[in-house]
Amino acid sequence: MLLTDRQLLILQVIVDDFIRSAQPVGSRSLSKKEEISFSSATIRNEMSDLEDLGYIEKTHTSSGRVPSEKGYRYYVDHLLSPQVLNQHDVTIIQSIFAEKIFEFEKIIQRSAKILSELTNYTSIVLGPAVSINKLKRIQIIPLNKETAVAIFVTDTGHVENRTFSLPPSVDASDLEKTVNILNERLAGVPLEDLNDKIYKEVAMLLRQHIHNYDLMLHTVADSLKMPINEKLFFGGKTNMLSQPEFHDVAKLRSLLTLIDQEEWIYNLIRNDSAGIHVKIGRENNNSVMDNCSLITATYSAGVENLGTIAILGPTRMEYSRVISLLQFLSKDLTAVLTKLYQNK
Amino acid sequence: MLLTDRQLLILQVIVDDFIRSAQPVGSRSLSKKEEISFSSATIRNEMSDLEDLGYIEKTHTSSGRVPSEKGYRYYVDHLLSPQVLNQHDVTIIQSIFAEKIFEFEKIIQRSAKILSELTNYTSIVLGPAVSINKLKRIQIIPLNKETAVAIFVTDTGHVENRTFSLPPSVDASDLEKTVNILNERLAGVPLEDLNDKIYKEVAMLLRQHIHNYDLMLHTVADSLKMPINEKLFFGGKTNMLSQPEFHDVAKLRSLLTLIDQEEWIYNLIRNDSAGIHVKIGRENNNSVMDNCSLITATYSAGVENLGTIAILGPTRMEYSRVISLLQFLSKDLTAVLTKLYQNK
DNA sequence: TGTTAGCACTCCTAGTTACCGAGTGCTAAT
DNA sequence: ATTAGCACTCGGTAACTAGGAGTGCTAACA
Repeated sequence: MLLTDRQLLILQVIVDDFIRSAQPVGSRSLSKKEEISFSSATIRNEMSDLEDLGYIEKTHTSSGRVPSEKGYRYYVDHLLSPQVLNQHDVTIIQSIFAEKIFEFEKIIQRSAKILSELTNYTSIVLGPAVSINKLKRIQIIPLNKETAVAIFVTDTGHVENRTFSLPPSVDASDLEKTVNILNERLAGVPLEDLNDKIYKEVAMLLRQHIHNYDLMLHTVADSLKMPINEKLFFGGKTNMLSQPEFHDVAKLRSLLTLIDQEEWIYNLIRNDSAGIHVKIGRENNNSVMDNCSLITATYSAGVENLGTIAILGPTRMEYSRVISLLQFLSKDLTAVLTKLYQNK
Repeated sequence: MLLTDRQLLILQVIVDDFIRSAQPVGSRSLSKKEEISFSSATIRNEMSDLEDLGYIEKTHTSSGRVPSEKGYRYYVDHLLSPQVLNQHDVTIIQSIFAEKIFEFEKIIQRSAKILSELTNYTSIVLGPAVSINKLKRIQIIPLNKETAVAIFVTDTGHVENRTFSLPPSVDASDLEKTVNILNERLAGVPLEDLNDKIYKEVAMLLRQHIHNYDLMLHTVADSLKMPINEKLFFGGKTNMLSQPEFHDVAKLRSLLTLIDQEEWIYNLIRNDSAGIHVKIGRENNNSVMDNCSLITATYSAGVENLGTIAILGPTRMEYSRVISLLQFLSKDLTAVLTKLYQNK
């Protein structure tokens, strides 16, 4: 069943007003709005219909109306007018990229911070996937007789390191030979494929040159097993405290506890498909998130999807503004990254 | 003016009871305790005296008594019976060190987590000072024509890295020579002294061997300027939410916001002197912390003070237990670190 | 002189009542 | 189809009322 233009208008104004005020919207206060030219009685009739259709709800028998999840969904899908960012926001976002960029993590971290400051919601940024970066160089540096640290540098300048036990029989020249072989064979290989390649291609070579090669091999390969997890960055974790829907300490507690579970957040925002996604309330499949919406956007380098930026707020969220901000930031991040990765 | 034994007993029982129940303590409920053998009237008289002396307070005219900051202070300084940790706590703390230790950061992180779980307060751990670690090896790895990444490995296996712009005139052999000279001259030098040493001892050598040595020099030295800050680790940031004194969202907000300001926390817990320190309420010099106490302990390697572990909770904190836990953990951390650093 | 029983008084808390106002649904008039 | 009018609902606030836990003081007691 299709909504009439007037119903659309009323739904839009209700959502807008409730997003602004956090108060249930009544027919009389609606009728006073500029954009509305009909009486409160008419509005009451329309609201009654909208309620029957499930787009709005009452908090109690004689209260004003509040958007339902279905209402928000419709609002996001059909009523959102693409908003142009004001110059102030644009300037602030661009300030993220002002300095010369060497460490991409810094950029990501700053993005999270600024995003949360601009929106007053909680921002979550999933750092670029390191595991698809290609190996530039391996170094193994012995610390003492028993331990050494292996250092992996990617073509993007990211550095991973692992400390491991040296097999007792290995001497300095063995190490050097191993490192040479590894560099020769593994340069340009994505980190996620290293383990595979080591066993398939490097093992044989090592056997020819190194005494006790298998211990060495396993040790190095093992040190790579530890997953190279993308890092999560947060901004404004405490912003939720200023949202009236979280004045209840119990709710607050469960939400903040959830946010602290990185694994869960990781699965939540790790989006398969590119672009902007809006998940409203129960669409997040967790009762703690019932009053929350999550908006995610992806950023990439060239065609390769690299990471996600997300905003977590109450369902009563400024969807239009947040979407614009995410779109803009995602575009900028992609531009910077594409340039960075092209440079190799 | 000295307190009588009976006053001490009463003060102690009041603090103990209030720490447990968070409710003002009345004379009648006190008189029912085992350890107390005199009537409620007597207790009322004594309490009145204790109040005059400033050790306890009323929340309103006819309420029970609550310890004042002065009361807590006296309790901590004189009435605390050194508590023996139960086996359960000991086991859990020791589990931190169960795995083989390569990355000390992991240990620190786990310590923070477990400490907050054992206490239900917020734990803060200041990671070991990296800047006093000695340089084991420098590596410089060019990423492309314009940029390279410098990697600094310490004798403890810690890895720092900095990306920087390559001066246009530098070629591969220059880089190699530079790295060799740096390693030759700087191995064993604490990170915090590197910058100094580079200008004092390495500059001249570089001049002899490298074309355009000064650009190279400045670039490498600059990349070291970025301060190597000790990292802060937190555990149980949300534990405050379950404390009844923070059922007020406004207070909660200001406290959590404060906790998120790393710079401030850094100064708060960065203790000059070794050992356990207890700061109660206003002793922390911040109105947001008026209802909070902070207990800090230091850990070290050999004689060298390395870092701090701290517990932040309400003034109504289980001082005895927390102090025991911190003492125990601090001792263990010190033992592990001392061994680790001895090993070179 | 130190201790205790007794008692009047204070003040918080929880429950009750009353009332106001914003809002609704329905009906009848336009 | 729209709107004015009206009765009704219900949440929120304020005012009031016990009940109870606690205090301070006084007077009796060991």
